[in-house]
Order: sequence, then C-alpha cells, then structure tokens
Amino acid sequence: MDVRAFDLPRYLSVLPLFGDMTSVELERLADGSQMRRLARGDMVFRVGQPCEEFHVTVVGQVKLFAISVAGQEKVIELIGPGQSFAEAIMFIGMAYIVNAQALTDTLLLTVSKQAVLDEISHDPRFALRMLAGISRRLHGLVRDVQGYALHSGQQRVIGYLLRGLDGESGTEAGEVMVSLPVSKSTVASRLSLTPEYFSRVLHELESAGLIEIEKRDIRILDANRLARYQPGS
Amino acid sequence: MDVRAFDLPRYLSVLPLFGDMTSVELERLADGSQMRRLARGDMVFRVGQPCEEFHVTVVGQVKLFAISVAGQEKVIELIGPGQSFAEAIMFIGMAYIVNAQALTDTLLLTVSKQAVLDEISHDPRFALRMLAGISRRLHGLVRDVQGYALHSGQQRVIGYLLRGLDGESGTEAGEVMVSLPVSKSTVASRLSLTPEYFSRVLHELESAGLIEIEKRDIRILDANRLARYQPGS
DNA sequence: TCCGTCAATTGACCTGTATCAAGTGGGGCG
DNA sequence: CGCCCCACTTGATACAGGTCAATTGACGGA
Repeated sequence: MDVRAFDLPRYLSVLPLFGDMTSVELERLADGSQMRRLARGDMVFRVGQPCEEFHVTVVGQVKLFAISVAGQEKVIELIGPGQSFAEAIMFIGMAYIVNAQALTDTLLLTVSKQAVLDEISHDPRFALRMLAGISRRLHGLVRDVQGYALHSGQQRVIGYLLRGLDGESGTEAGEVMVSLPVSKSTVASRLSLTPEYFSRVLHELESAGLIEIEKRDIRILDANRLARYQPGS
Repeated sequence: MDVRAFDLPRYLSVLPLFGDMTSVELERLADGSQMRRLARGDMVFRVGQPCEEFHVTVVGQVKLFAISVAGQEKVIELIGPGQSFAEAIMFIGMAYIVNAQALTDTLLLTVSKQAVLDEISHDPRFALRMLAGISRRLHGLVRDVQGYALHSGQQRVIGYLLRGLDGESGTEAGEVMVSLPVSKSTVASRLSLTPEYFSRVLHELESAGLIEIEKRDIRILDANRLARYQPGS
C-alpha cells in the first residue's frame, strides 16, 4: 500500500466534486481520506455493512448491484472514473443497501463521513457541491424508473447507446462509436434485461442496418434513424 | 388567497424539514416562501417548466408522474403531508422532468431556491437537513429500482402493503389495516402495474386468506404469512 | 498445443403481465 | 327516484421478454 505516499490533495483536486477548492481545504479533506487499490472482483462494500464514508472511483469501474432472494443479480449503477457513490446512504446514516464491486483493477478514494461533515460546516459551498452530486444521481434514477416503466427493452437499449451523444438536431449525422464500458451481461443487467434478450435486441438492430457490433465496440451508423426506430419495420 | 395572512413561520416549524430551526431562521425562510391552496386536479408544475423552487405538501396528496410518448402515464411518487419534492431538480438547475398534480384539495408550501441557498450559507446544519431529505428520496428510488427488477408484480404489491409496518419479529401477529392513500389505479401505476392486474393480484391475495379488501381499506390478516407468500400455494 | 473457462450467441419454448372488452356497483346530481 | 359516471372487477386473448439448453469462439495457463 504505497499509495499513502501519493500527493492525495492533488488527486482530490482533479475530481469534479472537489474542483476549485483551496489547497487548505484539500489538505483537510485528504486527512480524512484514503486511497485504495482494488483488484478486479474485489468488493468495496456489501449490503448490511455500516456506512461511515463515501467513495470516488479515480481509475477503473465499479458496479453497484443488488441480489434478490432467488440469488438473481441486478446492476443498479455503473460507476466510472471521477464518479462518486454511496454519499446518500452516508448522509442518512444507514447501512449499505447495495453491494459495490470493482469490475476492473481500480484506484478508489474513500472519504470519511466526519471529513465531509467538517468540511460542510467550514464551507457551505461544499454542501452545495454534495447536494448537486446527489441531486444528479437522483435525477438519473428518476430517468431509469421512467425508462423501466414506459419504454420497451428495445427502447432502453437504444436509449443506452444514444446516451451521451448530444440529442441535438441533425448534426449527429455521421457514424459514432460507442464502447460498452463492461461486459454485455453487465450492461444487460443495468438495463434490466437478460443477457440473452439483450443480445437478440442488439443483433436485431444490426440486421436492421442501424448499428454494427464488434465485441464491445458498437458503431452507430445513423443516430437519428436509430432514435426513431420502431420494432415494426 | 387569504393564506398569505397565515403565520407562515409556525407552519414551517411543524414540517420535519424545518424542525428545530430558530424563529429568526424561520422568518427568513418564510420570506422566500408562499403557501398555495390547490384544488383536486390542479397542476403544481409540468415537465419542461423552469424550476426555481421546491415544494412541501402541508395538507393533501400530490402525485409526481411522467407521460410516455404513447400517452401512457407512470406515477413516480406519491407525496403525502409533510413530504417535500423537487429539491433535487432545483439544486441542479434544470427544468422539471416530471409533472406534479394535486390528487386532493391541497395546501402547498413553495420555497424559493434563493431562500434555500441563503439559509444554507447562513447555517450549514440546514444543508445537512436538505442532504438528508434528498438522500432519503434517493434511497427510496434505489429500493424501487430493485423492486421493479427483482420482484414480481405480486411481490411488489405485498411489499407495498407491508411498507411502514416494522418488519420486526413476530410481534406483528394481529391484524393491521392499511388504507390506500389514493385510487387503486394510481397505486397500480406507482407499482408499475396495470389497474387490471393490480386488481387481480389483490383478489388473489384475498382468496388466499391473507387480506380482506373493502374499498380502499385493506385488512392484513397475517403480516408474517403475507410476507412469505409465494404464488404457488 | 490442448484444455478449461467464460462471454456471447442462438433456438425452442414458456409465462407474467398487458390489452381489449364487457360487466358491476355505488354515489352524486338533476 | 332514476340516471350516469367513475372506479373497479372479471374474462379471454396476445405478446414481450424470460428460461433452459446447446453451440461457438476467444483467451490464458500448463
């Protein structure tokens, strides 16, 4: 664990959540933080463990997931570099309600609850940052819920592929490459589909001439047409 | 609109979100707030409107819902007395992404964004309250997402009926009454079921001897057995 | 080089839940 | 008192998407 020797404040400063904080503030925060290396497959935390901190993925991918009584897994969220997670559960002082596991070798920053509370009492603007972060996540979840309830599997897949591209006008004419950040099974679970069905949908879109699949890279041939695609074609 | 004449600070003070604030603070907040009376069916806001405030239901019921392109409605959340909504969207400065409509005659408190920001900069503890509030909502949504993905319609109905009862031990032996806060169709949409299917599930539970249905009042005959119920019985 | 593992695909079949279409019953209003 | 509207129920039928099982292919280790 030679990670402790790193310049933690500098690491913090590049994260969206801690941008434009003064070096004094960064020092304080660094004191209540630790950097951890995780190997692919390592658990960050499990359901039921007490939560006294939140986490930021600096490098790598982390998945948040639940397990049903029947042993079935559902990916709630995929966390990429620069994204934080578990803030909410920290603030309400409950035990973790989902599991978190590294999908790749990962560099993880863990910030203690106390450090966050201290920083908030020092600087209300920091509270606003935390509020904005949690609000964004909540916003995303509301969109997910809408998606599950109002869109078919196909539409959810299309929405996922198109996410991140600016939905604006006809400028998106050319081809775009999208790379799935993780295995297709994991993405499928994220979309609440079985791997089998996800595969079928993807290949249906391919044979409709809308995308090309090459392993985890998906070439979107015409984003506009894809966005408008209806199964009955 | 004689509501303006009310003692707004006193109204605020009984809301969970504003409990144990000093009267000075309550005054400040009241200056940036307004109380509104809404009739059943009145819209509080619609998708796409700019959001410069958040809301608290003082008396009545409000539903948050989305409409699909096909015109189908999905209830995201039901808001009862004392609960707040739209804080998250206010903090990220986006337009509303869902609609809000009064389900009954309602007394609604609307707090301006500026008042909230001011209060946060005055008192970091207020920021913590807002954080806790949003975190609780996020927590609820995560549970919803898990429910949609991992539980069948039956299980979601059962979960809904049992919600609020302390899931502890055998003490819950006796009968319990649960009253649906709104029409069955609305509850069905909240659970992402059609009204028809919701009705069927409810009546299946009834003929299994687990509950008794009388309009919107549902008597749970044995919470433990209900919690364990599997369709193949 | 061969084997074991694991992700992805494909086919056949099945089922939970939606859809469509009639009822039923009660409660407010003329 | 009678009518109509609305919430709810009930039945028959359809289908999106799940399940199970077998196959392929890529990759890494011995």
